[in-house]
Amino acid sequence: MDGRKRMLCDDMGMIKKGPWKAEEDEVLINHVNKYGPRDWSSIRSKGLLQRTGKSCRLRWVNKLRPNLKNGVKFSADEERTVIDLQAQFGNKWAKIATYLSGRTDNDVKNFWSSRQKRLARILQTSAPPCSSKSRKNKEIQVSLLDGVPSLGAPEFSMSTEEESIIKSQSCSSSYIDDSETIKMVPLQGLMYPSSLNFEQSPLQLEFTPAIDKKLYEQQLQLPFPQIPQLQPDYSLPLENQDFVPRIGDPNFYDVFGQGSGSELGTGQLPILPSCFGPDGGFQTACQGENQNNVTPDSFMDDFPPMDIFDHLDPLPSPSQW
DNA sequence: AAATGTCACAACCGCGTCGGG
DNA sequence: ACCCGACGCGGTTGTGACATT
Repeated sequence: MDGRKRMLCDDMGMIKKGPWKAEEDEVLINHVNKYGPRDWSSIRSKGLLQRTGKSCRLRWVNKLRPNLKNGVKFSADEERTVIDLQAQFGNKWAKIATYLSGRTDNDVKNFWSSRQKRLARILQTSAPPCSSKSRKNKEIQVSLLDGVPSLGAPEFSMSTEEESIIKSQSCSSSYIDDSETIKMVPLQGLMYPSSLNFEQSPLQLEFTPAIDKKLYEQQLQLPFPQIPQLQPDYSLPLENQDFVPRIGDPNFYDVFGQGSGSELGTGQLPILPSCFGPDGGFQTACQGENQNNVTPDSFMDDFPPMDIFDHLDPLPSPSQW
């Protein structure tokens, strides 16, 4: 459907839809100035606007309300907050928005969905065509991963058929074909860049704030099994912990190339590094069980439950601002 | 320069909740 | 207790701008 056609009035009901004009905004603002942000329906009943109360409310909340950060991109702090809170509350955008001054639920929602799409695309383009069912598999893999960062987000569900497809696939997360070298990102490495155990890595990778492209590609070539073997122990040798981007560090996302336009840029770390403590250090609670034989399946099984976020510092409530 | 892809944003829709009559 | 309108929320879609090929 052409959205722009919706801007025409609903002929019979004379309900106007579509983009707002400056005059309409003005009328709405005047109304709010007089009566406050309520009685949205009366705007139409009084004949002030041919918009539904719902539409008026939305316009006010999302665009006209004072102190909105319209047209301002999410800062790294805001991104981090959204990611933290999304993990905590799930898709409670209105709730999350209350923690971000000047942001609306719509803003947060849009930010998150863009981010999800971006991640999905990254993972999709890097997924291997393991079989003739590759397309379907890609979708499964993407949705599987989509479920990971969200945690509280829509539950991941898979048909038994899809499940069996995944299980029957013995694809490693990395493979090489004739034309392109890199096909799939080691999932742990992408989601938990810090979980790469550099000490044991055959490549002796250095983790530098601006990931060298070549180096990054080398990381991608690590066959999947290598990563799980290394990652269950989230602790790093002390000397390597310095490489760990800290969740509280303003440059946390910069580590992955924020602003560089790289695929791992702004806020694209797909998941809150759940083993970071409030101070950015690792939580030993994440260690222990399931240290062996991590497969893509068991990875999902092993994925920390929601309550792992309990250790997060309580964020200031809006009333504290 | 044109075609295509991606992103951010605005707006609508459907559904659930709440409160007043 | 029930109905109904108002409101709030989350999901979805469409569009324009910009980037890339």
